[in-house]
Amino acid sequence: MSTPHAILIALLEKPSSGYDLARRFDRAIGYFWHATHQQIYRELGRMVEAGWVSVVEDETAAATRKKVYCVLPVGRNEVARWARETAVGPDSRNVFLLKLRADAVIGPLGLAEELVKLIDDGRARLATYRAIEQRDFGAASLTRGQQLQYAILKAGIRTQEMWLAWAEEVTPLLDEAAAR
Amino acid sequence: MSTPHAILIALLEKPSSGYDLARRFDRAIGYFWHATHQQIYRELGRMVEAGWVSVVEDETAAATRKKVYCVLPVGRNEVARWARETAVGPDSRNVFLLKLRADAVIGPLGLAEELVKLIDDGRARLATYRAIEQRDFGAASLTRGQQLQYAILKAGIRTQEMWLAWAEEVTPLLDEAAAR
DNA sequence: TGCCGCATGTAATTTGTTACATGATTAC
DNA sequence: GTAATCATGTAACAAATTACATGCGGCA
Repeated sequence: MSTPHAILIALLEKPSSGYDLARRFDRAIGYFWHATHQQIYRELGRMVEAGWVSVVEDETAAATRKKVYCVLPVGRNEVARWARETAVGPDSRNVFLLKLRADAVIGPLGLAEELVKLIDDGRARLATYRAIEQRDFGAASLTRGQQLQYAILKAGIRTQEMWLAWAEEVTPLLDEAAAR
Repeated sequence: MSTPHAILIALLEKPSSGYDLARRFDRAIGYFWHATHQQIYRELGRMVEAGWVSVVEDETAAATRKKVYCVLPVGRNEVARWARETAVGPDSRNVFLLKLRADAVIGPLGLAEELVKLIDDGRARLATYRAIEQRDFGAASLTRGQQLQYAILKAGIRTQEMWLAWAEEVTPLLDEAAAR
């Protein structure tokens, strides 16, 4: 659902061709957001249609068919609008990291509120996990199956703890007052 | 791509109706694997067709239309086969957690090798992140944008560190010798 | 000249999502 | 009786994945 915005943000960071975008999504960007070249070309077409980005056929390298895409003000506003709407769903954290990138290029976008919400959700989930831990895995000896189930739960607990610590560290960066 | 297997595993843990599965995926399971009731009913239909699961129309509660699904040996073998094939892609870790659940119900499935591979990948990625950290964020003072980009990188670093520590802790549980 | 990397796309299939639809039982 | 929950599905649409397809330029 956020793929077009991921592309817009990548273009804001650096205007590129579809091919270059695909490579960037294969490298650094791909570590936390994924997009194939087919998705990229499709979305670029749509976004040109929608007037979010402009195309410039590159002539410098003569006779190459290279097209460089650049975000127009309308697209930029769309990114800002999207960043302000609160994400829900399983990968809302990855979406939030994407928004942070947008904030880094065209910020500040007022993401503090969403982060607070994510922190609250994370705390609640951690509490749930801890309750399950006490209820199901308090016994002295566990079977192999139980140990594995406990390991899965621990992955969840550690993820929450790590993420909460990170989020609390990031909070001051997004504070309205500090963002001046 | 792993949704049908996620459903199979949930059914191995406890035979259920489509409705019950949907609820389980909304609760505990949903914390790390997501599926809607439409997906569930679609996949259940396909898996009955494929002979992976059987349906029993529940008669106890008389005149309810409740159908209880149960994994057949063929489906069980399919889970084992799938668990042994190595996952690639962005959410291969969530897939691995899913496989751990399978191992907990019908194990041991020999997942040690895949975990080793995931650990190697994780270490390599962490090294990449650390290199970027040194190259781009070593400076004494960073702009707001740079601080945000650094925060994104840190989220990646912490995730890898947390996950590697967890994975090394889980390794002995999957060790072939210990799995007897 | 034959292969690799650049650069762009289309087509077919499979998944996932959203909306719609129905009927039975239970609790108030 | 009426609202909520149980229980099942279908239909339409959007998105992602996989495979196919083309053509240029450089270099060995």
